[in-house]
Amino acid sequence: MKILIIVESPTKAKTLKKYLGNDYIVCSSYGHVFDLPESEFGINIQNNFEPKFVPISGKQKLISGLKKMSKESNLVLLATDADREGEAISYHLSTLFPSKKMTVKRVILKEYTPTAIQNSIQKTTNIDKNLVEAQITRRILDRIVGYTLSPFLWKAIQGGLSAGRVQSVTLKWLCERDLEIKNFQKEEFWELFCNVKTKNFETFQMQLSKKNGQKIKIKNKEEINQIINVLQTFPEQSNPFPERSRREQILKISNIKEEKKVEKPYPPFTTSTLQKAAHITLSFTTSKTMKTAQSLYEGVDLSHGYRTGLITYMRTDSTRVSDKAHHLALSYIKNVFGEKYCGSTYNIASKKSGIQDAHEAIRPVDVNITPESTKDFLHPDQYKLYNLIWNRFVSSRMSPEELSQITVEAIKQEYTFETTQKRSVFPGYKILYPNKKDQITIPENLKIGDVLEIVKFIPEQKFTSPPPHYTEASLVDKLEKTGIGRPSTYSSIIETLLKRKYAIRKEKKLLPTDLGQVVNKELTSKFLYIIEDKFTAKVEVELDKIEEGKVSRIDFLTDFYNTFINVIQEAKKQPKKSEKKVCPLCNEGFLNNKISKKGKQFVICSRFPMCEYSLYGSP
DNA sequence: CAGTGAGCGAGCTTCCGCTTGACTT
Repeated sequence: MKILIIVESPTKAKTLKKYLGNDYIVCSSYGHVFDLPESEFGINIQNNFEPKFVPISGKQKLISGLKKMSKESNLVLLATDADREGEAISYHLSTLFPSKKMTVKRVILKEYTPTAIQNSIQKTTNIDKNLVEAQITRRILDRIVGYTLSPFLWKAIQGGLSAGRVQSVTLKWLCERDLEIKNFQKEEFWELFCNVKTKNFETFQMQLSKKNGQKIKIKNKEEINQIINVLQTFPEQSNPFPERSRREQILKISNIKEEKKVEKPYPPFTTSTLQKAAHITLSFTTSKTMKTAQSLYEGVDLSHGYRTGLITYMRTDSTRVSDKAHHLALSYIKNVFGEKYCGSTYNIASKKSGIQDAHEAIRPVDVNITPESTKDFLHPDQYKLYNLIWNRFVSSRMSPEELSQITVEAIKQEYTFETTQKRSVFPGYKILYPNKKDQITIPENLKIGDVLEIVKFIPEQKFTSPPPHYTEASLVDKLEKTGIGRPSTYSSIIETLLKRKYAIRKEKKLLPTDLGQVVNKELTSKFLYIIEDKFTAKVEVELDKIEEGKVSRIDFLTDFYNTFINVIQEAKKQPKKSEKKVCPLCNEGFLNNKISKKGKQFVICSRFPMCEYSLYGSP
């Protein structure tokens, strides 16, 4: 009899097959195998929210295949991912196998190296029922929210629209930011620069920073002219150059500060940081990043005749690195750059709260496969992404950059001018990146008390600017910081907003459409309770309690549903007259927001077609 | 008489999170 072992990803199955002997049959579940049915609600609210789980369409074949394989074995090891979703997948898989005929056990694989696999496979456990409960609870809640709110939109606006715990909050962010930008009142302010010259005729630029030791704000042209005026006149007796004209001016150096600073390297990539970096530096969309990363993960033929996986798993929220990979990176750095460039030998991973840590960080599988060596075998996009991942990982194991920061202050009367220069003393990890050039150079050997001749004042008019529109990068950042969505869904959240035509991509920006605005208005006016950032955060707290066995699924869902049903019933009520605008034509109907076939907003009387009042444009 | 178009009614749409490859453009 053989041992059947099931993982989620076929690539992992391939790796396992390589390291495990012939006693094992390795299969892959390709993610979830059971789910709520798509075409019906699938939850019996009256009967304790009993969910109806059915095989996912298209996976019947896979399921019968797994059953068939299990007939050759008396032990099944469920090695799905070590998180909430993975535990639920294991639970559903376990229901496929008759417990009387075989033993079904749970196994946790966090690293896909031969020794780690051998060690983990010995430590079998049972399925963690609480984790499964938490997953099922989340699934039920998302179904209730999504399949209740969406029909509201069909009725109010048009068919086929959708709403949900994640997508609707994301849409709200886009709309709020857009409104903030449209309503932004820019404010004028001025900055005063000053070109100065030393005794040795070295020139550099300083900026006015303080008046009487307080940070200075200059509002308009009158103020700045007044300041320049004051700076250009001074009492006759204090003029150090009485032989020169009154127009020649000086600043006196009052302070020189030198600080040592270090800049630590960034941790290796997670899904969100990879998506952000690839979007900013390579202009990849999140979905292009994920597709390309997937191809690097599945492997490329580097002319060996077989495929080599180049990177670890690309859907992760962890910056953890296996000890082996950590030490291999250190010896690579030592060989190529020298010992001084090696970072801490201790393998530290910052542990943020709320991460599920089922996978390592995204890193090259083998640090010795340099981007250069792969270039001829990769598509240009694959090469660019692999290069990014490789550099980020190797630099994360390197020593920090050491900088010296020099700040020079010079005064005239009550005004202080300032300039700062950062100089790299030791590049550390920055040796892997093109170093930013120092923009400002201050002459050497300046001393407190030195006199600087003012060559020219340069006043600059500036305006405060509104916050920028969301890009894919900043939206993913916001999703991660708010704890909404998971690494496997960041990309599809954006795709959903685009597919529903709630948003469009313009240059790198994500802009809400008219339809998106109308949908958002409808949702926030009726279901703000669900569409708040706080909602998911509250749900996560309760799901954690379920994972710890402190709260039951039914208790939580009952609590949630009692609030939810109130919100729904409130939304179903006819709007009060005071809340709705009465139709100016017939004086009977109310005005409703609608969307035309061309996607434009218009207002129409609720008594249409009896009353034909309509008005294009947003009200 | 055949073709057109207005009007009507029935049936459908949808969630989040885990995985790829088989499709079409």
